[in-house]
Amino acid sequence: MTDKDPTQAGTVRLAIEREIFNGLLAPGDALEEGRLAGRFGVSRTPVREAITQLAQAGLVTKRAHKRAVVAALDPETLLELFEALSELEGAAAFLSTTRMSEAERSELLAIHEAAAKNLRLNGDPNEYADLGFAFHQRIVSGCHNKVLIETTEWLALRVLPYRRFQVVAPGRLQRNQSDHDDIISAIVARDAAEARRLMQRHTLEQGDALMRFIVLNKTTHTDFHPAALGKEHPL
Amino acid sequence: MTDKDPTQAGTVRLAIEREIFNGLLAPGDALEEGRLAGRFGVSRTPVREAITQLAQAGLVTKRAHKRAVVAALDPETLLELFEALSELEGAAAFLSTTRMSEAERSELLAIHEAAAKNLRLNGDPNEYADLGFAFHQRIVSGCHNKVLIETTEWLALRVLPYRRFQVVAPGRLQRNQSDHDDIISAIVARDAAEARRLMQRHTLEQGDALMRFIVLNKTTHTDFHPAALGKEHPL
DNA sequence: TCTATTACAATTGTATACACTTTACCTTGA
DNA sequence: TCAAGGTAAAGTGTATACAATTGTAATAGA
Repeated sequence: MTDKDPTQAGTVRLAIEREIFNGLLAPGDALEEGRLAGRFGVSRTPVREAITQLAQAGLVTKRAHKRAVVAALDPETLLELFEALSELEGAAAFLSTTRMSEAERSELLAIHEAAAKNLRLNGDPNEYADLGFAFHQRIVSGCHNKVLIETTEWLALRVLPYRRFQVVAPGRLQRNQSDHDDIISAIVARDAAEARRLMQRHTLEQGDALMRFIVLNKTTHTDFHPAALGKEHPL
Repeated sequence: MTDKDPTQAGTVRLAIEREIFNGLLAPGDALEEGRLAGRFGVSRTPVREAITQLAQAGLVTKRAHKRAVVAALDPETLLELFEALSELEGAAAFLSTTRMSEAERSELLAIHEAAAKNLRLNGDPNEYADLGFAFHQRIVSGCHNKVLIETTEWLALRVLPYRRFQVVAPGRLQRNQSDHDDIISAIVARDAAEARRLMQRHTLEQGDALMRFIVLNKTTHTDFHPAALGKEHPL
């Protein structure tokens, strides 16, 4: 999470992480220590440590004496991820409704307004996706519970490569924005229970929409590759 | 989590984990790679890998070029942990109410009955603590969402060394059991929303009770040591 | 032709050596 | 006596060498 890690292992870890998000490393791809060491110009030791960290974070899977591979999210796991995430984000929304400072609340509103404007003027969909991501993030961080924030971001990290592609589904943007509208209303009205309900349902629906999109664009394989779901997506 | 790791790094990791739970390694204690390597009869490499994993799991903290130390839970973090945990366990209870198989439900009831019997007959408090832990665990696993289960257990792991000591607080056992009674009732009645509410409140109260107990038995230091909170507690 | 066995290649797991950073102590000066 | 600086000791980060395990392919037998 924190990028303040001057050690090579940390650098390599971020690099691999980015390649996973870029699609350069696709789910199912093998992470061979020696080759990565050569590519990054370091020895196997920091690469190995980076892989260990990524494995612990759930982004890659690793068994003894087997090559580490980028974690392939089968549809079932993806659904489970969104279900768990919806609970955590709902809880965060509940707490944030009463705990956010005025500054945090107005920043959240500003982000929401910017997203609305982007949508009205048919702006860059990538920018809208970023704003949507910021929207979720502010609600999560507003709960002022570091453990809850960390845990939520930890799960969000795993669906991140997939989550962005919901925007391509037809009609999703409008629905997404109207969901955000309702959530904002509940927060402004200080209705914490309603904010939780709406936020949870919203995240769950995001997952469902993504699942539908994936099933429609399914290839022969049950697993899928985020880069195949859309075009470029800079981290 | 899984103990199927024949590699030395995995073995060392479990060993360190156990020493943390035993109190042999107290929060704040330094984990010096060389010394641990000597103690376990291996080289620094697997020890280092084990520490990396533990750091990623949150049980130890580690900064570049600084010695890794056993994570010391200050009261604030402990409260945050219980707050997050209460949300996750509440969510699990909600889902488990409708998703548990008949076998799972009857096993949960059996555990609950055993705990009631233990309490009626003034049985071993340690056994009661184990049954209470099993109670929570069955409710969590009953939700049939591997991601949610993993995440919940991940947080529960961090409070485990502290959680057991609630039983020593006066009157806690009866209150605990009555909470469990209510939760069971809601589950049997298939009232998922109520099960969630009760489970969440129950876990939150566990945290509060533990906090009160800690504050009463506080030493000069703000941080505290689980082994100092009670007598023996075999893993 | 197919299957099983065996040898070999490729890759991971571990040990050791070394470089760099941090910490602690000791010396020196006021 | 105390503060500041420097120097040595301790410990982490990384590279490299080697051992152990796994994947693969080739060969022998049916």
